[in-house]
Amino acid sequence: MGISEDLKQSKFNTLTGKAVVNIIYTGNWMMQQTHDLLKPFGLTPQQYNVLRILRGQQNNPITVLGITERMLDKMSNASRLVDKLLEKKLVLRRECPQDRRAVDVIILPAGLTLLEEIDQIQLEWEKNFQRIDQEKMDTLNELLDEFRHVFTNN
Amino acid sequence: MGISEDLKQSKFNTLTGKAVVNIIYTGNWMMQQTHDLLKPFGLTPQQYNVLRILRGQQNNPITVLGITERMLDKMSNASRLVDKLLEKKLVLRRECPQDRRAVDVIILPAGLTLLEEIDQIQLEWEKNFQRIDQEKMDTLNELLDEFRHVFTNN
DNA sequence: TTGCATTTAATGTAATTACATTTAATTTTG
DNA sequence: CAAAATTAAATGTAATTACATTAAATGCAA
Repeated sequence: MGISEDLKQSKFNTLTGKAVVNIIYTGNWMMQQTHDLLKPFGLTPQQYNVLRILRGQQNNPITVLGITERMLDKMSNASRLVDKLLEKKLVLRRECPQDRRAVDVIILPAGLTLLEEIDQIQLEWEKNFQRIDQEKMDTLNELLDEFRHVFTNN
Repeated sequence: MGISEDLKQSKFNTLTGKAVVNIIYTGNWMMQQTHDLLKPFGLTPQQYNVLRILRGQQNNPITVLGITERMLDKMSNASRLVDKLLEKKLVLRRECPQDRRAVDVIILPAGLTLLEEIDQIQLEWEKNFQRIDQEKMDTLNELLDEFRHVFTNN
């Protein structure tokens, strides 16, 4: 019996306690799925996340701090993640003209191409979830948001 | 603008894609909350999780493999987590009589006492969520389960 | 019963993360 | 303006994780 069966059982004192564990467990599970999906492309989920943030900027440079603010996992070190992406020649790094402390990072065409490749696989994988109807999907998103918004600024 | 604002915006191609990111993000966020909560007690979330699994066994010993199966994060090394708990004298480790390959782990009274201390703080912290009504809590749990069950055995 | 495959836990190691510190640039303040 | 405080990024390091391998015990099949 694994955690999922544990989750089903009423060994939780409160529904909240169960939800807390369920959110962590499902988050880890999802991360693992993403990890497996990215493995053939030589990217970790954190590196992938940074690449997507850069793409989201639509050619506007973003600083390392900007990346940190948008990362799913604040604890990863954006500076070193960018190093890894540089090694792979997926991004460009240059001094920010407005503020010489800051460093602008821009995604390179090679990075965009790689993301497009991954998009294909990602969309294919997402089909696994198509039997969950859109209304439920929406509800889930709202509930997760509500959970975080219990504390300010999340 | 952080990820939460990003999540609110419609920069996602699909609701599913948004939900995937939301689940990972909220899972990380929740893990961070737990991390902060446990810090004063000198436990990592993974160590805490193992302790709770041991308590859940109600004095029946459980093997390292049994712990692994129940862990929220499969990637952590149960063997080394148990080492850490041993160092802190919160658990006992002994050869399993039925199978000499296996190692039984049992929580010590000191471990139970520590968990009880943490329970107090945990319950206090969970009050933050009390304004989310129980029905929503239930729905969230069901939706997360449904998400995972799209793949078998999760 | 011997040999082979499997299971269980531990361990070696490279990479990553957590956390503190450093360096350099900018902003604020007296 | 000069000094102090703050900010941005990089770096050092200890701990942890990821992944492969090892060692020992068990089960199974010939």
